[in-house]
Amino acid sequence: MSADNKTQKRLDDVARAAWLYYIAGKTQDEVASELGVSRQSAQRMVSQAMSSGMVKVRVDHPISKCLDLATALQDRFGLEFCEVVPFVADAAATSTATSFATGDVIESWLNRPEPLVIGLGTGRTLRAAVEHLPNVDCRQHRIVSLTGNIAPDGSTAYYNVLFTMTEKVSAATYPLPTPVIANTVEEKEMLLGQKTIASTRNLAARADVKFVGIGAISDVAPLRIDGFVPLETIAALQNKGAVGEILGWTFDAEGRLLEGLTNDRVCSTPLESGLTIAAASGVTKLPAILGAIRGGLVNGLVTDEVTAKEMLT
Amino acid sequence: MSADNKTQKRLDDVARAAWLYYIAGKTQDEVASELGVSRQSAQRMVSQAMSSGMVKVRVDHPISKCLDLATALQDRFGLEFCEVVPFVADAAATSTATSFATGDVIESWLNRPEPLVIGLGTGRTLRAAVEHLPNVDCRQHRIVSLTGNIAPDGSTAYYNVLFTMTEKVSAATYPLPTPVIANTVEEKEMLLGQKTIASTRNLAARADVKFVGIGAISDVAPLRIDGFVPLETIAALQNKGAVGEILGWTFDAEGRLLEGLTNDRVCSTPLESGLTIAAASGVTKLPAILGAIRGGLVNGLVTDEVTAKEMLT
DNA sequence: AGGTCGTATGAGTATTTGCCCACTGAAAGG
DNA sequence: CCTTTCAGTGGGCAAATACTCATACGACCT
Repeated sequence: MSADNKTQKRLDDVARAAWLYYIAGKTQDEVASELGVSRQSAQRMVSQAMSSGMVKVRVDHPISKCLDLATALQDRFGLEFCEVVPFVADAAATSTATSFATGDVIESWLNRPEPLVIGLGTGRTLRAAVEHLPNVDCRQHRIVSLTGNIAPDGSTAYYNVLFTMTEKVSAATYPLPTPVIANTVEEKEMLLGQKTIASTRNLAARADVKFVGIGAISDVAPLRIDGFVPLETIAALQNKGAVGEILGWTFDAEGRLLEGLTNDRVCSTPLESGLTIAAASGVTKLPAILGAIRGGLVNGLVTDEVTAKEMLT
Repeated sequence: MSADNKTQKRLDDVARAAWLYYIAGKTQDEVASELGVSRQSAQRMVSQAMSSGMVKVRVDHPISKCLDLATALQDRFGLEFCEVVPFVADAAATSTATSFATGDVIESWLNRPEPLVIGLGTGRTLRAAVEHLPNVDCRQHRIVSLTGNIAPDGSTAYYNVLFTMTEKVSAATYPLPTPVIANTVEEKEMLLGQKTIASTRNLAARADVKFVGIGAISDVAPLRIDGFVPLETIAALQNKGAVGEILGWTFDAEGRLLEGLTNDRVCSTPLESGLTIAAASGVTKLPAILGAIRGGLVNGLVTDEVTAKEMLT
């Protein structure tokens, strides 16, 4: 109670400081004296507000080059949705930028008044996107995980995006309590036969929009790093032409799902239908992105300027 | 054509600069080298992006709306001070919250190091505000009652805020040993002619800041409930257009003090000058609040979110 | 062509901000 | 009750940013 009040008061002050600084345009000195604290504390509050995602900054001017690229990609690949973020010198920043843009896209969907079913995949880009979401009240929607949330070691997968989402957004969420890839086909069948799991997957199949990441297939693929598949399987996949992976589903350069290997054991939602928006940046993911689009696995894309350019050549 | 292209290019660069700076979190130095311009130019671009409204910042917290409302009220009504409290749960809780906020404002004045004369009115909101004050040592200030402390039955008025204040704060306090409204004009003249009363009223007139409540004029007005005026006088006041009351001074929707009735017998400090902060919440007080502000009776306000919104419509 | 005006640019400077460190006061634990 | 610990605070300093001013470039007019 007292602790809650205190935390609440603290948050109020943080928001107040952020408002005075960012909206009213006061200096931190002025903010400090208005709030009756030292300038250092004001600085801390402002930076806390920023890092906690309470402050959202948006540049509201489409850079024509990026717009052109986005349109070109839509035309060339028949995408229903495409957004290209400006190029930033280093790869890490570009990835962050893509996340922010993806976050904005997700937010715009959350702000729609009509009730929607929103599907969420996993991946670092997506996770960062969701982390930067503001707190949104959107009880009209249902948010469903498109893939399992159990890590190979049995723990709840850290980067499962749905839980991060739950912290930010007041909507009903539906996790999928399965591994991403079951150990055997039988295990998969058994899991998918369970009522709650089946109904969650049904819901996911009906999603109005799905957000997914795209992973490359390589020695440093997230799928391997996070322990979902061993190194030799990666090699086997590569031998069969695998270039990328979405929700655990591996596919080749033409976007054909590979049969006879891990895909038989993947517990995730199928990819066939509806608006599926992929967030992926970086030229290392190029073959994966191209494959996913060619095969119709995704029909929406958020990427960066450099990758977009490469895609068009 | 060429000019258009150039403007477009310029805007693109500005957007890109803003994007790199605000979203990607680069320094202006990095932005400059990435765009191949000087640091100063980068700074200009960023600031242009901001001032042209290309960059939108928003603080995602309930308090943000309240601060927006507060500045809107200040602008619209020319207030020198305004604070808006977030709406919480129900009307009663909101009223409490307003009291707390008023308490905070009073406290911030008490904490000032320079010696001040602080005027205090009466009212339930103000009383609750003072009750929640912590113990403060502020011998540098003088706290003076703006209105009489004698109830109609001759006892010391229970809700006179000054005495509550005295228990909390170690400062010199100056009560006004008169009724709020004298029985006759002659009685008032007699009382105000007394030396100590006159000097206290002089002190009150010089107050650096005054805190007052605003009462509505109705059958359930505090002024009547507490026995200061009988029901038929309330009716008479309403007939003459009275909508509210501050320190016993009744006024109409334009904030004009009503002549010929109770105001001739009010012993309180006149309202004409200095910073006068009113604490008032609840839509039932809306006409009273608006009148008081329009007539310049108060130039500061602490209110709640709902009332503030109504005031702006 | 030459002059003039307006705007953009770069240098220098004042202000603001971010971060490190030592300190305080309150809560937790012995 | 005393000690320990730790989050929060303020001072100080270096980096980053905003602002001012003199200059340069170019468009437009004479």
